Amino acid sequence: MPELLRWHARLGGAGVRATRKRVLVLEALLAEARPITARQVHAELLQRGEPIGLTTVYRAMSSLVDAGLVHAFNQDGEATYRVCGPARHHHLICRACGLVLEQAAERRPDGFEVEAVYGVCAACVRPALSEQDFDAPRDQPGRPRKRNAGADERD
Amino acid sequence: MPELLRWHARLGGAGVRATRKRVLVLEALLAEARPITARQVHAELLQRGEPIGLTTVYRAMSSLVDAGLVHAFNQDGEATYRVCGPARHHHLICRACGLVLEQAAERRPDGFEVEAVYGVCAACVRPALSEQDFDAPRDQPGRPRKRNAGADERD
DNA sequence: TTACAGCTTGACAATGGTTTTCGTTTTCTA
DNA sequence: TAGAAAACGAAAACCATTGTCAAGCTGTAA
Repeated sequence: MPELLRWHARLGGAGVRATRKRVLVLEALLAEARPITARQVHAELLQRGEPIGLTTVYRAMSSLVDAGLVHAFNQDGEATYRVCGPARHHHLICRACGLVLEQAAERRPDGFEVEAVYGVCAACVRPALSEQDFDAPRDQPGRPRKRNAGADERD
Repeated sequence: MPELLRWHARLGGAGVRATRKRVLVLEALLAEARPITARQVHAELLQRGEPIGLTTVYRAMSSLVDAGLVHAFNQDGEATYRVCGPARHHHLICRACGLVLEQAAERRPDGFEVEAVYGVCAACVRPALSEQDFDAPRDQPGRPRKRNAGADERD
């Protein structure tokens, strides 16, 4: 598995020990195209028969983020994580479908240095439009979470 | 106070009763240029001698957001709120100083409809640069919150 | 291999922002 | 006013995340 080895090297290069648990967490993240939560990673590893504590998952995430191998996002107040490349970049995050696109680093003409752009991707814009016709304000990315929301409620 | 009356009208227009408490919350938000938390609003109203429950502040925020008078953001996992105009727009939010800029609605060439842009404003970029020289990845906006952080730690 | 220091792990408790519950109060409409 | 519906507040519940601490693991010098 050469890819995992490469990640291993990146871990070491960032001064983070490539322990078994951290590699497991990394594997779980690599298996997902979209950002997932610490709890999801935890559940997935348990399901795979890999015993790991939720605390450990959170700590592994923290190390991976510090090492620059993983980016953390915030969806409905819950942190989600996704592996990402070493080049300087920022993300476009679709609030509707969770899609994340990496974009080359960007500084706007006004000097604002972009780190993350939240919004609705092209594929999701159309249905949303027909629903409320571009007028009523939509939910903000930082909208307080809905605790009782089902698996993944869509507004 | 004609301004407050205008907000009153916007409330009514959105089908939200302009109750005394909601207007108090709105006033508190109007007094702040930057987004503030529900707890801050609560504390400020109590200090002004206006008895109000924290629950009520949260509920008022929710109504105001639904009515489109207020936008909600997420800073370090805590929801912050800010009044905003009726025109379609999105926000530039500086992760470092909390500054929020309203920008005209924007749809990128790739069809992505922008709702919020997190990053570092021009004024904050320079000091950050001298510190870590543009290489190491910085914190993401959605970075899991630090619960024990002081008033407002900056990394 | 052994010893040891330091890092990592996991169970559990604590934290703190937000939501729910439920009884009371206020507001709106007739 | 009266009655209905919405709003309110205190307290409890919820839940993602972090802190604590003892036990296990890893790297390294001897």
